[in-house]
Amino acid sequence: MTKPRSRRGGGRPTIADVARKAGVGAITVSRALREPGRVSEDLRRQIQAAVDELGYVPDPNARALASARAEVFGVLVPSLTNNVFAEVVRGIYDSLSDSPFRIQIGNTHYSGLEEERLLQVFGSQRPAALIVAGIDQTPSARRLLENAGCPVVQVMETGPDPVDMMVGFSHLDGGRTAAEHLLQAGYRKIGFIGARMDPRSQRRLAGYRAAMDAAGLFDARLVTTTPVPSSVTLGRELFREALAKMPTLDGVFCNNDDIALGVLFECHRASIDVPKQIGIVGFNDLDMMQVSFPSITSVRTHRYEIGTRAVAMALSAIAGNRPEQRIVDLGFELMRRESTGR
Amino acid sequence: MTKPRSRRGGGRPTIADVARKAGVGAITVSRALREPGRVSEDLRRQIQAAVDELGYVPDPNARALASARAEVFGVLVPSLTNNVFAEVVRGIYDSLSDSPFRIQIGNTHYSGLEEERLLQVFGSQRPAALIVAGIDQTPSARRLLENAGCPVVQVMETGPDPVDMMVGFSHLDGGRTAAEHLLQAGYRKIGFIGARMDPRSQRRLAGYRAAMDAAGLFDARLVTTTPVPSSVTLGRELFREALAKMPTLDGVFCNNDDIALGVLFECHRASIDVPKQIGIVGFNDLDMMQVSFPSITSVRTHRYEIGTRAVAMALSAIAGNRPEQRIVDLGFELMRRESTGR
DNA sequence: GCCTGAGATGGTAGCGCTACCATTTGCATG
DNA sequence: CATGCAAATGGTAGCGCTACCATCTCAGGC
Repeated sequence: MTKPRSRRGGGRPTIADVARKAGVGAITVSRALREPGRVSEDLRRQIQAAVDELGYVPDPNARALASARAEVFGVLVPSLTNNVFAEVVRGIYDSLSDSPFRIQIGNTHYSGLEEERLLQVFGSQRPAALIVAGIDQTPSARRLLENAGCPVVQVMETGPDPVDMMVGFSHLDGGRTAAEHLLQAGYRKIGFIGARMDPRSQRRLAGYRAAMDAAGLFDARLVTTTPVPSSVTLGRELFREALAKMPTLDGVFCNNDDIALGVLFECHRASIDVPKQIGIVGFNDLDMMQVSFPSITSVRTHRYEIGTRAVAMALSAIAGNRPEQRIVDLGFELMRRESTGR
Repeated sequence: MTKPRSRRGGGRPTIADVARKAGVGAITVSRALREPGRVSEDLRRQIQAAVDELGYVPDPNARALASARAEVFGVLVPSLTNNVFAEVVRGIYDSLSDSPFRIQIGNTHYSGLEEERLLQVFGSQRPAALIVAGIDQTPSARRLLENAGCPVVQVMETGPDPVDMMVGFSHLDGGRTAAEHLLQAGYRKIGFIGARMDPRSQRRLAGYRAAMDAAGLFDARLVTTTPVPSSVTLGRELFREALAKMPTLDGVFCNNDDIALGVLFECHRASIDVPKQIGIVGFNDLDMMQVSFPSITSVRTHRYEIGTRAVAMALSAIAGNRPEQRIVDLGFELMRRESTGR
């Protein structure tokens, strides 16, 4: 009566059950599972047999409580449906699928406040690592990251002042490269069309502007943006708006590929010849860019690799290795296609 | 010396610190946080003040261990990048953002084995609820779901035999509706083009076949499928393959919208008139379908609502209410557009 | 004034695991 | 042959929280 056998636990086998069955101490079971090298092969086999027979699965909550460290990667992204972040997340998942680490994703909805709240929630679990999109955290979010007590990787962008580590590329350079390409292809009245306009889009715009300024061709009326979330439909609308403002437009650099596709469709509909009358450049290089008719020039970004690389860096830091590079620039690649082949 | 103050904890305030500061028992703090109604307003205020001052955040791991229940929703989807599942997941996130529940997503990669493994991992945490995509679990996965000891919602599809609850629609009816629409529009040599061909795609194919059989127009050479993951590029390739097999093809029902878009692009490229020479129907009705030129007829599915509804049902079950309906069919809607307007 | 019961609060005893510190053993060293 | 040391194993004491079961207070009924 003194031992009301598993009062709350629901009857699942515990480490003590395994230990009893294997005839060893509970600690040894724990060790056999976590650091097999430190347990003799004999016992290891015995313990494995007991684990298999009982169907024992360690309780991650108890483990986290006892070791003051959860085997969880916290991942913060601004959107779940944006293909760009989905690819990063996929890279993270694939890199972690054989590890004991679980993943917890937070959706910040592009909001600094929401990011702070999620960081608070994530932090309370003492995660093994944090991966966050972007480099423009609020001061308070930044403090939370600094005090998280675990490796932190900022992804998607590079910048001068990492919290801990960074993997990404320069959106400013990407934007400039896109605009310079249009310039070189002979376009002159080159517009910028952008939706959502998060900090990364802002920097692409800045890159576009730098190229246009250098060519002495910048005009504020060339820029058409909106904070509204991006979509193909919106691309079409923004393009019509841009054309209305500036009918002599002969090229557009789009914030992203959805917008670019919307522009292309509107050109079809309005019988505007691409690339003769209008040149189009997208950003990210989604699969469809190479198949569309005409195919669309785009700045290819390495989203999946950003995810895998971020995990590799975090894992290495968890293992106690200081990274050779704290800032990893994965770059981008301009994919020249029919849409700018004047 | 007997009490080495927070040896492992990392110095974060605990419930005991809050209790001390507020001059109450630890239990009362716990209650004030979880069931405010059961604590007098006076104490509640005092406790809140102590919580704020100390910056106390409850440890979810300790909570889960003590209560044998983690405030976690486990979500299992076959793909993270497929927009369809991303939308479902977004619905889940949005519905849960103001709740104490965290979300843990597992990516099964369309693999039953992987699904079993993840169910094992998720189950070990004693989640508050499980949401899984599809109804074709392996027997072993099904057993894990039945013994999970929490509400389970199968999403995306409806079927006769839920583990617990279901939210979705009939893919068979969706496929049949699409094919019947093409038939009614006057197309005769209607092909089916499908990538990935997961169980849901199989059922759409079955629906297509039922309609074609009923019209006496089915021919095995009309069907072109591949297990390869879907993409716009692949849509183009499969369409060329289909045309090569059956040059007199005058319509296609595509497995999904990416494939449909690939078909459309190839038609542009090969100067095949849509809808005159070829009618196209997609599935899911992504945003771009209504903007493309010509716009593409598609079967609209309510993905976001599937997510929100699944959460609502799970939450209600957690609260102890038996659901009125265990199986919720959210249906679909055929969006007639230019691509079938012969 | 006593009893009853509901509401508010607290103490104790774990939840299942691991950090920390023994203890034991075997074997090379002097 | 004592000594030292590493490798293997185990015991104890929590980790921070909540379930369970008191205890206490106070209103209302007799």
